[in-house]
Amino acid sequence: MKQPTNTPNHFEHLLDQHHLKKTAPRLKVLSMMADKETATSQPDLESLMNDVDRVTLYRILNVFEEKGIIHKVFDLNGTANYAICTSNCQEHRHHDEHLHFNCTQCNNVYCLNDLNLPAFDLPPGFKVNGFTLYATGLCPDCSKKQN
Amino acid sequence: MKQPTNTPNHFEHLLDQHHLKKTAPRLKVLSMMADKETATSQPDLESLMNDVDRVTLYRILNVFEEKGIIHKVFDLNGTANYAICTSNCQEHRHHDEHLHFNCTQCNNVYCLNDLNLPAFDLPPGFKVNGFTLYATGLCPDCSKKQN
DNA sequence: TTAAGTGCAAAATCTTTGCAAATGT
DNA sequence: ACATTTGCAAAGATTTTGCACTTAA
Repeated sequence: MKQPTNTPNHFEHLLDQHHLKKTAPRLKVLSMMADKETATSQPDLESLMNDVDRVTLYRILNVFEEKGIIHKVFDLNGTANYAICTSNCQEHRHHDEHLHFNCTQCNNVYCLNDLNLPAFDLPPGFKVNGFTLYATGLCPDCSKKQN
Repeated sequence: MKQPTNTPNHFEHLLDQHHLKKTAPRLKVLSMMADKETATSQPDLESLMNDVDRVTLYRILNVFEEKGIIHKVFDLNGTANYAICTSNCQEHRHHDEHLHFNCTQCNNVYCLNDLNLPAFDLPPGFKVNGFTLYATGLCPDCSKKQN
């Protein structure tokens, strides 16, 4: 039943849906972020797309984020990392409840959706809209290498 | 039993403990951040301390963070916000487990320590070192103003 | 007295803006 | 053909670096 979410075809649909033109730079951004378990940092995207103007990349990332195609998460160094939103993410657009795991070794940011987070209490008066649990430590890969 | 943690006296002790000279700019940074429920953004600190050189502020915030006197948290816009670490925070330096609440209205970042967060599960292989629950929504003040 | 810290000038980065040329529909 | 999007140039903002002067211990 599930539609593939990482094919070139799907990317074109995505752009269509959001009334964005299917240009080479945009499709390239999407393909760079596809099939990755981790979010991609803006500097990484820049070097991966060295044929695309830096300014263009800024603008693409901005529209994509506004439209809810990708989401942004800041790693431990305050650098923006981007990942394609899952369908789950899009449905509950403003109620993202997922876990961002930032490895202190490789600095990768893993977006772990589909995780059921337990309820928690806030001091009275705070109206929660959305939350993400932000964890640091070693990712599976780096954890292995340590042994 | 508890020592005051927000007096000028305490600040001098803090600097002593970390072998830092008690200079006017440093004490001022600490006093600006004291007695606040919320973390202070770097831009705010800059305007609050307009008599101190911008570069000096950068350097002070960096040493303070290295020494574990303050901690840094990025708000929704990726701007660094700083708050004095609580005693709790210092003891468990690398195991901060607190909640950062970023109000979408006033943009304040509340550091809610002393919150017991429930356990949660991670996919196998991830070695968690520390985590913070990062929530967005309306803080008590803005929540009131909405009614 | 002297090592540490500050302030200023200047470099290096990062991000935004304006506009002409190119591109998708 | 026309509105969008891109690339380039340039402005603006942020962050870092180097070095002489000042200050706390």
